[in-house]
Amino acid sequence: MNTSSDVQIEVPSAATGEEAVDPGRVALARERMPGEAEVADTAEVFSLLGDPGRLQLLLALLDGELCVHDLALVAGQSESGTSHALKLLRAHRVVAPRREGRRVYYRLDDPHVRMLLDLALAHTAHTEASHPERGEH
Amino acid sequence: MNTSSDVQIEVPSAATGEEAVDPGRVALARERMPGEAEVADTAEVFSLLGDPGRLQLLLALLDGELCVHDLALVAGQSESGTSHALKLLRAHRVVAPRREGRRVYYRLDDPHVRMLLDLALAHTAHTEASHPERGEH
DNA sequence: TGAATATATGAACACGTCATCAGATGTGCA
DNA sequence: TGCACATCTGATGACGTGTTCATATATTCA
Repeated sequence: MNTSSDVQIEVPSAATGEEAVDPGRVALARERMPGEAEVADTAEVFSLLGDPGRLQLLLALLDGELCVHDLALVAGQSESGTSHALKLLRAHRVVAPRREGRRVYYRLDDPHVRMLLDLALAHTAHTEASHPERGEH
Repeated sequence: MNTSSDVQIEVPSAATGEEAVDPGRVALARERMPGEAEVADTAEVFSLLGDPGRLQLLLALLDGELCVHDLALVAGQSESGTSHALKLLRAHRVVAPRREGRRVYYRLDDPHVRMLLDLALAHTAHTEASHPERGEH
C-alpha cells in the first residue's frame, strides 16, 4: 500500500505505543503474529523437542510403540529418567500410554509433532556434516 | 525376521549391551536413529525455537527482514534482550545480519527453520483453542 | 572531533530444568 | 498373601538459561 507516501508526517502510535522504523513491515509482522498464548504453546512444543533425551525417545517412537524398558534402552537413558520424560510428554499429549500387563507401551499421539520429527529427520539425513553449526561466540 | 523363534535361548547382547523386550522393534528404532551428534544438533535447533521470545522474533522475520528496533517492538522485548537473542540465533546461522547505516537488519537464513516455523504457524492457525494442553502435572 | 543514535556486549542474578536416588505404586504369579 | 518385576513418583542438587543493567562499540552527522 502507501509504501512511498514520502512525507511520513507522524505515526499516531496510539494503540501500538511506540514508533517503528518501518511501520509497514511492523504492521505486517504484527498481523501474522499469533497471540501470546499460541506463541507460548508452540514454544512449549518446540521446547519439548529441544532436549536430546526426549527427542531420542520420540524418534524411537516414530516406527511404533515401545515399552518403557525398550525406550530407555534405545535412548541410552536410565529407566527413571525415561519415565520422567514420558510423564512430561504425556502431560502435553505428545505421547499416549497403553498398559499391557506390567508393561506400559507408549506411542506418538500428536500428528503435528510427528510431522516436525519427520521433517527434522529428513533434514538430518541429507545435511550430515555439511554444517559446522558451532563456531562463533 | 525371527519374530516367533519361540525358545529365545539367549541374546548375544555383545554390541548392544542389554536385553530388549521386543528386539525387533528395538533394532528397527536403532537403525532409524540418527547418531548422537545429529540428535544433539537437531535438539539444539528445536531448543532455539523453544523460547517464546526467540520464537516471536523468528516469526516476525517470516515476511522479511527487520531491524533490531522493530524486532524488539514486534516481539515486545527490550532491545538488549532482543540483541542477545539475535546473537544466539546468529551463532547458529538461523538468522543473518545486514548492516545499513547504524541499523542492522536481520533476516531468516535457515530454510529448514523456516519450514519448521511455517509448519508451526499453520498448525497454530487451525488448532486455535481446541487443545487444553495444560492441565496435568 | 564530539554528540547522538543503534546495536552489541559483559556481568550478575533469579529461575527453571535435568539427572539421580530412594522409595512408592501397580501388576502378575506362585 | 507374598514376592518379583515394571513403571512411576518425589526430593535433592548441579547446571544451564533468560533477563536486566551498565557500558562498549559502531555509525552518522554537524
